[in-house]
Amino acid sequence: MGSLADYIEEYIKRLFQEATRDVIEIQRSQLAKMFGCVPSQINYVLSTRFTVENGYIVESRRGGGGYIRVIKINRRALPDVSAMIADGLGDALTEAEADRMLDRLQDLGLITEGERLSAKAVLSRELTGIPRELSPLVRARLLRGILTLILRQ
Amino acid sequence: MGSLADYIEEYIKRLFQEATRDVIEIQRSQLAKMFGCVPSQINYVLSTRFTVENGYIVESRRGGGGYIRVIKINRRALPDVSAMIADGLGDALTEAEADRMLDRLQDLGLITEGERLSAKAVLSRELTGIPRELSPLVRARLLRGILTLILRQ
DNA sequence: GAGGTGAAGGTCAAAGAAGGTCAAAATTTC
DNA sequence: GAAATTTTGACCTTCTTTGACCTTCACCTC
Repeated sequence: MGSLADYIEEYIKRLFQEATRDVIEIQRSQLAKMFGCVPSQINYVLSTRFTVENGYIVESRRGGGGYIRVIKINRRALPDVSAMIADGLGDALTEAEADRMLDRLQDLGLITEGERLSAKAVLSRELTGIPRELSPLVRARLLRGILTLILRQ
Repeated sequence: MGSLADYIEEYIKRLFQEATRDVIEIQRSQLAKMFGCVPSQINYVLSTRFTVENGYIVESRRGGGGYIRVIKINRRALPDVSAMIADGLGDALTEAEADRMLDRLQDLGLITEGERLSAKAVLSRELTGIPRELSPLVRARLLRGILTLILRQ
């Protein structure tokens, strides 16, 4: 603990404590000036500390009146099981593997039959036209995205 | 939120709230004076915020007694639009395009803020580690999949 | 009714104001 | 001392603001 990035992180987190909602807004250049660093340092902090994995979403707008908005997302609902599945799902999947995974989730009662079929439909639709060698990669991403959406509730 | 354009947008939207019909009329030069800006600023706001995509139509007439009329498009017609959007979403998307699309869908009331944020979270998470040149492609597929799931209900 | 006049609104491009990206350099950690 | 993390800076993209110049329209005069 002690790097500039750490201090900036702390500062932003303090802003959340003072805020009434789980949203804060900053101005990159102003914050940079405040910490006496280059603006891109702020991006560094945001991209290493305020990631989705850490429970944050960052939005921004350029131009006059631009801003950076950091949103804290509430993930209390994400059961460990689903997180495990989503994490352990890997970076590439064959169609058969995807099917097996969906079947297993349905067996476990984590998704309904309708959800399983929707997932399959989306997978098949969004994979058409994707080069063969990329399919497993895109399939894995898609499936993980689908599961995240279904299991989040 | 903070640019002049944002305030003018807000003002116009407030006019709609106060109006009994989904039509309001303004005078460009008078509005410009009210906000202390050049008249063309009003055109800028209209052409960036009150587009057909965002659910508005703008009509105007020049000359003496001229006016600008902004019409809010009826929402009942929108369910098909959502399918259209999902279909017409194309094969490649930049992050900004994806964001804009999600914003628009939220504005139209087709997705909730929570859904929009989930979608963003999924997109951001599933795109990490994807080679740069593939991102737009994978992003388009992911977003279409996500929207299909969200909108089918 | 032709033509002028002033009162709208329209267009477009340049200047200004943010924020983004990427890779090299510096520093810290192991 | 190698690997990981942090810091910096050069260069890029996007959005906003402004101003000069253009077009259209109602109305008036002859």
